[in-house]
Amino acid sequence: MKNKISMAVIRRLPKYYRYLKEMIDKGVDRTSSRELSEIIGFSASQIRQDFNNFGEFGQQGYGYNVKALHGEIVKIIGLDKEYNMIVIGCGNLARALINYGFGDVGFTIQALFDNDPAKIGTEFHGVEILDTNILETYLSKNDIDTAILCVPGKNAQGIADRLMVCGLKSIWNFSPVDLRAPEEVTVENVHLVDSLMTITYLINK
Amino acid sequence: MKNKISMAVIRRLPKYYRYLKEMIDKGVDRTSSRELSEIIGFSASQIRQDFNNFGEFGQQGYGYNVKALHGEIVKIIGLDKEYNMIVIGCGNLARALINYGFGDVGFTIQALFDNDPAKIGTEFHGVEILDTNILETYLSKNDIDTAILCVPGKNAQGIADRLMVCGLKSIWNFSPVDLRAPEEVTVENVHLVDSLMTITYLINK
DNA sequence: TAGATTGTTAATCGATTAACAATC
DNA sequence: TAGATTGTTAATCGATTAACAATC
Repeated sequence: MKNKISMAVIRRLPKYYRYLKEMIDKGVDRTSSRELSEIIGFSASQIRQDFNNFGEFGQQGYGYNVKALHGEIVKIIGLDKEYNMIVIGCGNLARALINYGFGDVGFTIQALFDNDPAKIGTEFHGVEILDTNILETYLSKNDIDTAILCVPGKNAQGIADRLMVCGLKSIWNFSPVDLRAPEEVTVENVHLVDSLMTITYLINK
Repeated sequence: MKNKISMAVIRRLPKYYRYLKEMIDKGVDRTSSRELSEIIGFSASQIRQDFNNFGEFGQQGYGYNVKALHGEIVKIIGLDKEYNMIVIGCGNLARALINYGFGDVGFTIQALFDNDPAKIGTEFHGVEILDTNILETYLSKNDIDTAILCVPGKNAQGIADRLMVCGLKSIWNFSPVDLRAPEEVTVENVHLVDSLMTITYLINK
């Protein structure tokens, strides 16, 4: 893998994965940057540039083997590995995410955390709900890759800080705030309200 | 409003809104691009460029009046208006969104649609669940701004096509597919699986 | 007025597109 | 081989940053 890959490229990887999977399911075993361009909507030039960030996956005059290319994308994204998650804040969104399944990404939700005594000790879809107080103890005993943050905005930074002190390296943030985190911690925001505001802006055009 | 505003600018608007609201709540009534830069994390130069896409909201030598600037952002985003939504596909995600509240955006969910006979005719949080079959009839009688699409990927394009035939101009898409839509239809995607794949990629760095 | 900060133009940077030699 | 398509370099485009005159 060469140098630094830009976020613009990284955010296109899931689309390559998705469309290549679709092609495999349809029994297509050969393609080209021109054909992919027509299907995905990126320019053929951009597609070749993107792939060449990671290696040489094609063959001049032939194009790409769909299965092989798909396999490379799987490895690049890291879909050949399993990951452990915890969810903090057991509201509606958390419940929806637990039922969501996460497509082909091998994530398992190991535990749920909440500070509501009525919830603590119960289970949701087979996942136990623990007291947020014991977060540090839990993290010291379990190997967790990512925390899904579904707490109110005012609590989000405090919880994030505690997670990072425990050495957690990635946070999937559904709280409506921007988290302060050092460079080496991955914070992926899903700002639903921001997304909705983009719609209202565009409606009024 | 000058010419064409880039999506990069549009996606920063909710952040301006959010931080300015916070400043109002704290009683701050004057600010500058330099101060906003420190709080939000965009460069002062970028902040001035962004605002000047929409007008002149500041005063040389003084800076910006927080309340006035906030009011301008409200108008630019369109938060001074009310919007009507419907939700199609009444699964966990739909239920989570109905309970979500949408912050300060004045959206009301008017109806839910599903094709499960067990759900049709019931209510969820005071919103009636209608048969997806009557979508066209419903849309002809009600003034709906946005449809929230929470159906399985394989059904998404079909439903989207029906919505667009009825003249719907914006779709908030939670289905894991890219919708084909003409230029004038706003499609805002929340691709949770893509977002999660971004995390797996970054974890493996 | 003097100091401060905007609005705006110019320079830079990075990402996308075009072109084409390499080569299957 | 001839045709096709990659990998990669060069050109273009757009967005961000720097600079500064205008002006409060």
